[in-house]
Amino acid sequence: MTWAAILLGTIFPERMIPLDSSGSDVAKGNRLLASLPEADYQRLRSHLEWVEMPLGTVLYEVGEEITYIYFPIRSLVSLISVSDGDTEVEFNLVGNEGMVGLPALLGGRSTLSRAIVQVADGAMRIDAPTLKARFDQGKVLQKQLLLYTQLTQTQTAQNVNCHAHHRVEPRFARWLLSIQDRLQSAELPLTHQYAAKLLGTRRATISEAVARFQQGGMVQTQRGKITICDRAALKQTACNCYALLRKEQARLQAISRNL
Amino acid sequence: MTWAAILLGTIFPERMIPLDSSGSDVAKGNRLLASLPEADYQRLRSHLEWVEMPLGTVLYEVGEEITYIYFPIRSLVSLISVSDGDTEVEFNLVGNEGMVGLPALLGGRSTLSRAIVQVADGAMRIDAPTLKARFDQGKVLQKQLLLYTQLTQTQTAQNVNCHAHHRVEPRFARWLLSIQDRLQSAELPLTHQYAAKLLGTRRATISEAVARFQQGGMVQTQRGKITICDRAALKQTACNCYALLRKEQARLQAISRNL
DNA sequence: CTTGCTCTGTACGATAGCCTACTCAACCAA
DNA sequence: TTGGTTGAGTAGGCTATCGTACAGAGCAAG
Repeated sequence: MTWAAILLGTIFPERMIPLDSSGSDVAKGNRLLASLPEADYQRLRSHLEWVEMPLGTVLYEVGEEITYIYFPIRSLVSLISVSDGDTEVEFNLVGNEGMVGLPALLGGRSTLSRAIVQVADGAMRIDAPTLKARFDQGKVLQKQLLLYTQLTQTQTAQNVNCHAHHRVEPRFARWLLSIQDRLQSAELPLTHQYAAKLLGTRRATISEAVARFQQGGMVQTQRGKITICDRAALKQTACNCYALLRKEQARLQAISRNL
Repeated sequence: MTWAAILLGTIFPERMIPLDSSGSDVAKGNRLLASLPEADYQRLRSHLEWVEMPLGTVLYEVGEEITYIYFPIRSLVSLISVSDGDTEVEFNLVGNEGMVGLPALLGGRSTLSRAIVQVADGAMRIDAPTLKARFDQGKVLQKQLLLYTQLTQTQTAQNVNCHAHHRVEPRFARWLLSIQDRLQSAELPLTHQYAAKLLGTRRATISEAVARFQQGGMVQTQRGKITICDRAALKQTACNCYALLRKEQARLQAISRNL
C-alpha cells in the first residue's frame, strides 16, 4: 500500500476499498460480508480496509490481544492450536465464507490459538472494538455472526472426530476439498511440509498420500502446488466429515439468510 | 419426580428448586448460574427447574431441535461428535462450570452432536426460547454466556491438538483430572468401555493404561469405578493440554466476573 | 552455469494402537 | 446357591504411522 493510499484512506476511508474488474465492491468477495443486510453493511463499510496478506502472516498470536478482525478474500487463514513447543494442528480453516478474530467478539480478547495466512491474497479488516460495538447492539449482524460462531464450533468438533477415527489419507482428501471450496480454484499452493504440519502428521506420510492420489488421477502436482483434477474421486476418498459439514454449513447459512 | 411435585412445579415453579442441607439454593451449585449478577439470576430463577438425569440420558440428539438448556449440578454431560455409524468421540465435557445447549443460543437450533449424561445426578434446566430471549437482550448475561462459548471453543480446539499429537495414556490422565475438577470428587464412576468410547480408543487400551496408573499408585479401581489417589502424579502423566486449559479457563472466568 | 536452498521421493526399522477373542471376576436377581 | 450378565485382564498377530535419513529435482540468485 502506498503512502498516498494510506492518506486517502485516512481522509476518505472508503477509497481504500478497491474495485474489481466489474466495478463492484471487492469486499463482497467475502460471503459473510456479502450476506449482511445492506443497511448493516453500509454502516460497516467505511471502517473496512483492504489489506494484502502475504504467506505466513500471523494475524494473531497465542495469548495476544486481537486488534483486528479479518474477512478473507481469495486468501486462506489457518487457525492453529499449539501445545508443546512445535506440535501444532489446524483446527479450523477460514476462507471467503468466514472471518478471523471471533474471540474479540466473544469477549476473551485473546485466545490459545494462532491465526496464520496459508494462501496469500487479501482481506477486508476492521478494528476489533468497532465491530464489537456493532455486534453488541444485537440485531441481525449479531445473529449472523453467532451463527458463524456455531459453524466454527461444529467444524472444530468434527475435526476432533476426524483426528480420532480417520486415517491420514481420507483426512487429507477432505482437507484438499475444503481448501478448494474456499478458494474456488483447483490450483492449491501448498508444500507437503506445510500440509503435514497442519494435518498433524509427517511430511513423508503426505508425500505418500499425494503419490497415491496422483496415481489415481485425482490430482496433479508441481513443486509447491497441488492441482485437483478429479473432484468426484477425491470426494470418494475423503471421509464423510466432508459431506456432513457441507450440509450443516448450508443449513446454518440458510437460517442466516432468513433472519 | 412425583405427580405432586410436577403439579407444584406448574403452579409454583420455584418450589421445584430443592434446597440443599444448608438451606441455600441448589441452583447455585452450578457455577455458571452462581456467577450471574444477582438481578439476572433472580429473573431466571422462576424458569429454572430441577431435573434428575440418570446415566445415559440423551439431552439432545444429532440434528434434533434443542428445547431445553441444562446447567449440570454434581452431574457430568459429554458432548459427542458422531461420524460413521458408531464411531464417536467426546469433544467437550460439561460439569457444574458450564451449560449444555449452546447451539440454541447461537441460533442454529440443532447441531451435529449429541449430549449425553456421563455421570448421573441433576441439573437445572430452562426452556431454550426463554433463555434465548434473555440472551438476546444483551447485557451482562449475554456477555457471560459468550465468554463461556469461547471457553468451549478453546477446549474443543485443544482436543483436536490432543488427539493429533498425544498418546492415549497422557490424554486419558488429562481426562480423569478434568472429570475430577468438574465433579469435585475423587471417585469417578466409569467403566473402561465407556471411557474408551469417549476417548475414541479401544477398551483394551484403557484397561492397560489403568493397570499402569494403578501400578504407579495414581488410582485405585473397583468394578465400574476409578478413584484418584495421587493427583500430583496424574498431573505429571497428563499432557500439558490440562494445564493450558486450566489457565485459560481461569483467565476467561476472571473477565466474566469483572463484567 | 554454478551454487545453494527448498521441496519431494523413497526407504528401513520401530511401535503404539488396532482387531479379535478368550477367560476370569464382580455383581444382581431369583 | 445358582445362573446370567456385565466389567476387566490379557494375548497374538497386524498395520498405519512414526522417526530418521539420504539423495535427486526444481528453482532462484549470483
